Amino acid sequence: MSDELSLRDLRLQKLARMRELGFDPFAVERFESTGSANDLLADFDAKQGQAVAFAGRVVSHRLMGKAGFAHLSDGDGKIQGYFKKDDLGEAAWEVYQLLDIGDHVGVQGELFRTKTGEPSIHVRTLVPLSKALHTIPLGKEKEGQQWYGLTDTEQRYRHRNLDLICNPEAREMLIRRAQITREVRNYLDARGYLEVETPILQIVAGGAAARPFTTHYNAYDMDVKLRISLELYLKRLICGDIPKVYEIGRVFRNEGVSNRHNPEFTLLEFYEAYTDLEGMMEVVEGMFRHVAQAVFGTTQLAMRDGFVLDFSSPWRRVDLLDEIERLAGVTRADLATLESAHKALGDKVIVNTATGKRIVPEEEHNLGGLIEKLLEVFVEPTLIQPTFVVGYPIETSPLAKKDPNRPGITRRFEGYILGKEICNAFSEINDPIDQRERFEQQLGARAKGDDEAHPMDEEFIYALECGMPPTGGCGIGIDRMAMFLTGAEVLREVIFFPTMKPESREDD
RNA sequence: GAGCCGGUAGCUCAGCGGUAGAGCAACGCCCUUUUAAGGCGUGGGUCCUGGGUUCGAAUCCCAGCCGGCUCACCA
Repeated sequence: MSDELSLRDLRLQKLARMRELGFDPFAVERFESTGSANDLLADFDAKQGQAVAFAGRVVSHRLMGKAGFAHLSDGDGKIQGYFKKDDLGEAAWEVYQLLDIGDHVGVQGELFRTKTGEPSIHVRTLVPLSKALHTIPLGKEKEGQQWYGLTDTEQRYRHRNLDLICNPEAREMLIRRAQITREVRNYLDARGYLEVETPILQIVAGGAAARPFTTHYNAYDMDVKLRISLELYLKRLICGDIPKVYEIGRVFRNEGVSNRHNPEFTLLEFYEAYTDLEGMMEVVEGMFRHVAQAVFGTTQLAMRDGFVLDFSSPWRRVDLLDEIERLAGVTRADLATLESAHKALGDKVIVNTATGKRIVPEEEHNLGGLIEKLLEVFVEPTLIQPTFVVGYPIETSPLAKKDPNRPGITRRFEGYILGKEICNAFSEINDPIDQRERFEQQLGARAKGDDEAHPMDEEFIYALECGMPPTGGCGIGIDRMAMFLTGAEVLREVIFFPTMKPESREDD
């Protein structure tokens, strides 16, 4: 028998004793507080003597003979209760003694200050509202400094409820993320975009270069895929003359996890008819400015080490091939064809000495991929303040309009913050003939073994053939957006339940 | 997928060849305004799993599982 089991048994015994005393925590359905802990504490001296009710979780418990204290937390704030045997009566006093850190209770009493001046509730009535059967690893704290607590990253992610109870930063992150998505919606709604929902189960999972998850639909006895993007269905709505649409939804990519990747993540995509990639840039700039201002009260966000992430002005705009020439020394002429590029780069591994990132030119078998690799290794690390990189190669952009003035280049940009991609946008292809050719090129790549190449989607082509206006579209990873704006170091801090392998449990 | 680091009490950690420790939490007693409450006492561990080396393994070796970091791939 493990120790945890005996601690749990002990708490079950306390629960049973509470029930014997006529206080069944789990029988209570409702308890109304006069206000939040912070409400009660505000302008406290004016309210001394006032009768109040308050419910919260027990986060400290100090028994001293025939009286005692406990701090009750509502998550946002906490207030101390003073419990005295004479005031509570025998049964409720025993209930107080049976309380553990982690239990929920409701109290009624008057506001007063203790001898040491702490605003407290002089409790007359105690109502247990839940019993915690496990130890809550809440550290003790003094003057804002915390001792112990839950710090093991694995446990924090596996038991996020404990993380939220024990670590105020985790709670802060959750709230900030919610505020960020709310303000994204507010911004787009105010601009006349319609929020929609499109299928997650799809026959053809397209709109991005990624491997999908596959599952089985019993009723039709067919395999279906989980979506990897929102793009194609949203554009079918544009084809239905819904001129401004967006969706914030979960997409799934069958790939590894890292500091900046999770196999399921939240994607925002928005599409607007009769505009182009420049129009999308303005929307993106405005969105970040609005969200930063609304959530953080400033468009100049202080990051660690005194760095300020600045959304107050238009984002820097650079051309992809210009930047590669400037930072990697590879010219546009070099990048005219795959052969000329290989000739220019040679067969040696090229290392960016500043970052340690490297390219193996001979491993890149198409020009677009090679160009994007050069971007990643030499350009990305320089894109710290918000920057739009314009002009992506056609091979890796099967849904973006061709640039009429630049063969091989599309009307596409990506936005970067802190050296990482944050959005991807373009003037959408609305020529069904062009779109079919692009898909066919992708099928060619797929035949050569590229299992992330885009599949053919006849339904989508059919919608284009019925007519789609010129359209600008953009995708933004909401998790990354939350990460950048909050200054979180890893994506899993803003994904509350990151994908993890199961932990084998012996006590099942 | 590769490399490096880690997994010891409920939590945070120490121990790194001689048979398991601390603080907090827990349990008992004392204490009717404390606040990292205090005092006295007590219990609690397949040292991630499975092999191996050794008289002896938490400790050394091998394999595996889970996690973290870096890299690869992608948003």
